[in-house]
Amino acid sequence: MGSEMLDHAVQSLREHGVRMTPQRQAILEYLVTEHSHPTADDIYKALSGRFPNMSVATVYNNLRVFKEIGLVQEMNYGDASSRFDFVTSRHYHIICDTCGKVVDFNYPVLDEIEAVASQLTGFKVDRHRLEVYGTCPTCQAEQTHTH
Amino acid sequence: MGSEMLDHAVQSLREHGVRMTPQRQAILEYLVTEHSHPTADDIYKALSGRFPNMSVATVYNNLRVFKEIGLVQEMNYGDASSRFDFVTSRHYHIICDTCGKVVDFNYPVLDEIEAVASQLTGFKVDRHRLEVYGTCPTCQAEQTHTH
DNA sequence: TACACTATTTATAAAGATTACTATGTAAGA
DNA sequence: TCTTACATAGTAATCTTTATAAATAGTGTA
Repeated sequence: MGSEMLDHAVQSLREHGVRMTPQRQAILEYLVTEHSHPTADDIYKALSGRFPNMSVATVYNNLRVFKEIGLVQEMNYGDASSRFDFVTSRHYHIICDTCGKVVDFNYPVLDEIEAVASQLTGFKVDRHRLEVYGTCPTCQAEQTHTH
Repeated sequence: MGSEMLDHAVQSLREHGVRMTPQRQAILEYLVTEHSHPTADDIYKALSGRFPNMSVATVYNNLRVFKEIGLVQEMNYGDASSRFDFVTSRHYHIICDTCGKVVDFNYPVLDEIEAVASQLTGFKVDRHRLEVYGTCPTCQAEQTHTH
């Protein structure tokens, strides 16, 4: 369940000498609980009820810390602001061009392309990133209605 | 050669009712000629000699037009500003985490993953985007020297 | 528990990229 | 040439993200 991932994340943070604060805990919880690939502003707004005085900078600071430890992945889908995703298992994303919805889908990791890229370019490969773009079922339906 | 691609691009623009202006032509030429994945500012600076009065907005406007027609692809590699790539053949990019260099490499198009993603999510798939990250040969050498 | 040290938060300013807006200019067809 | 709609220049505004400094609060230790 979610709290297990959360505990593991907190432990990972402690091992890196990162202090636990209520704000940090809340941001982490939000990322683990929500699977909505939120922007920094999404998180800020979602937690502003519990932390009325929280600064946007705190959200960014923590997201950076999480990223450095590898708990969180930053993504940029061409729209203005970055989106952040709690790293669980290996999955890829498919993004709706019309409404911007992001959906996970599982697919065997593309190890081969990393090997090929390394051979062709001489790079030492660390990771890759793959995103698929299209139209989600909801937007397809709407486009059909209004033909 | 390059002028062939350029002609084709110009024709494609005309078919879409887009007028050819000297600035537009120059931006297009720059994108076709340079294979450096420039930012909007790169283009602006490169052309400021020929067009001392050109506005940054003109660069952005044209890049948007080119994108809408499908001549150009916008990419965001996590750093501040977007990079723009003239669409030629199917290739992918490998990016150096250390110096930010972008290198093309060819690889068979990943059609299968689009099909799988479509099946699993119900999306109508349009395209995908894949990037590999690592360390380029130059930066590897430097890291070895300073060990 | 109290203390000390330092990371963290807050608040705000600043930077940087991109977009919006309006008057002026210009491409392209009649 | 004339006309019209589109494009450009110039600038302001917006938006995201980072930097800064003072206040606050975790965490280990006595």
